[in-house]
Amino acid sequence: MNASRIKVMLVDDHAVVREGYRRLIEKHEDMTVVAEAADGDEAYQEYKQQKPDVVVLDLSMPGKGGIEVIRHLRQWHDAARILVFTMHQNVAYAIQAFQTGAKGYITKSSEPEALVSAIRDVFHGQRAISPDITREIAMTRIEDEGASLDSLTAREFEIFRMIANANTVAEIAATLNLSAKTVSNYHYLIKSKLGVSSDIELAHFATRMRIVDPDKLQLGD
Amino acid sequence: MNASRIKVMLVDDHAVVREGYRRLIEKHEDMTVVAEAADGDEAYQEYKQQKPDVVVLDLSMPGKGGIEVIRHLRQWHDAARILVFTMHQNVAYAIQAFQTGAKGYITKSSEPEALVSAIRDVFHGQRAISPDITREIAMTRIEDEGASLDSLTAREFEIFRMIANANTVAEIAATLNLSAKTVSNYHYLIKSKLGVSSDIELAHFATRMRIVDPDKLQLGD
DNA sequence: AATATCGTTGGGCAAATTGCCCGACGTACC
DNA sequence: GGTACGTCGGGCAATTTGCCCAACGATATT
Repeated sequence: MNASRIKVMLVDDHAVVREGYRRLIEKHEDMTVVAEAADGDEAYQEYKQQKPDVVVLDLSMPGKGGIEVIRHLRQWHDAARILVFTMHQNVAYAIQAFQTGAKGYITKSSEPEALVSAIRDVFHGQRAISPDITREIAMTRIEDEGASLDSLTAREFEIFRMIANANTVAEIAATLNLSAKTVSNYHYLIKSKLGVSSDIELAHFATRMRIVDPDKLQLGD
Repeated sequence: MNASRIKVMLVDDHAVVREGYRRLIEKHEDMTVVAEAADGDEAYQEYKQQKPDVVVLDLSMPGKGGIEVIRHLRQWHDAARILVFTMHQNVAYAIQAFQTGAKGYITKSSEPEALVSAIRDVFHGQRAISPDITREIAMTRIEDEGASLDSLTAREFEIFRMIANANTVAEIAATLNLSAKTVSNYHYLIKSKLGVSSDIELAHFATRMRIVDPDKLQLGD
């Protein structure tokens, strides 16, 4: 059964920390650490050589950095399974990470075993999210912005999605068998309901709500 | 050897920040700060008087953008060596900056010493680029969507950025002291140049190029 | 020095879209 | 049977868009 161990790569800028994770992971016989990297470039190199099954990545620097690593890795191999393991309990980071293509997001304040099972989950193609993050996401969704999204009816939402994906009024009218005027009226109605005053804002909102096709928002894939 | 110290001018709208850089720079005996400026006009005045060897310029400034400042300075003295030092880890800004005539582009997340050696590089006529964006530049360049971004002039880019961040035509006209009609014409021109036909597509494009303020795209804080 | 090119700025004007009003129809709920 | 709500679209003024042109200055070319 050693032949099918999950191959893990660790990316963290502190060698000591990596050593700790390595210990933890290697205590489990269904996984093994095949590579380590201290930064994005190194991670990239190692990834190409070792082709790990799961990448455990620290988002050490505030702002960008870790996110770029995700993008970079997935650019080279878009099926890369990346598990973010970070101290940031910030929803925004989590959302960013997922949007960029991470498959999991676990905070360092979780139990050590949470990392282990998240690695298994991600390896099996499932998403893994820390409970503290899911709760936050749900909260943010329910209050404020998500609420205005819920105020859209099905029809409105449908049209909203098409508009947000850059379909023209004529196209929408054609596919939905509606008059252009109706679509136009919906367009206006949707903007009012969502509290935006321009198409640009509409697009930003849709991006936040992840209603826009991912391929419209990413360079590679 | 003091006679041949590199004369540096700092342009940043935050006095505290300038003070920090000044300290850093003056710790090195081969360089000295001979002038400071808080905005474009001031920078222009000071430059004429002090003729610094290297201008360290922050891109994000109130009113006119840093790009305009680069253009303005180089218009007066085209050998001006300008080093952009900014928090934007953004390819588009970098490309624009270089196109407009900057000699270096360093992000603020770099090591402090990176600024110092970039100043030396630029002084010696070499280019200086933060490693965190060289990779992205190469990518976006080759991805050749960036190419259409290159086709925008400084002014166009500036207006593009404002439009993409949901500023209204009236707001833009006001901040840039232009007629609404001019901004409107730019809006149209930009869309043609970028090959998009609606504001929604424009917003998506801007999002891809990471020209949109991150806070417009994230849920949490 | 004369000339061509390019970027910036804006006017003009027809065509399209928006903002906001309204009415009609169907369904569902009470 | 009444009220509410979602769907569908007309009307119309006000605004914006699409695309044209013109002037001016700075750059590049010859």
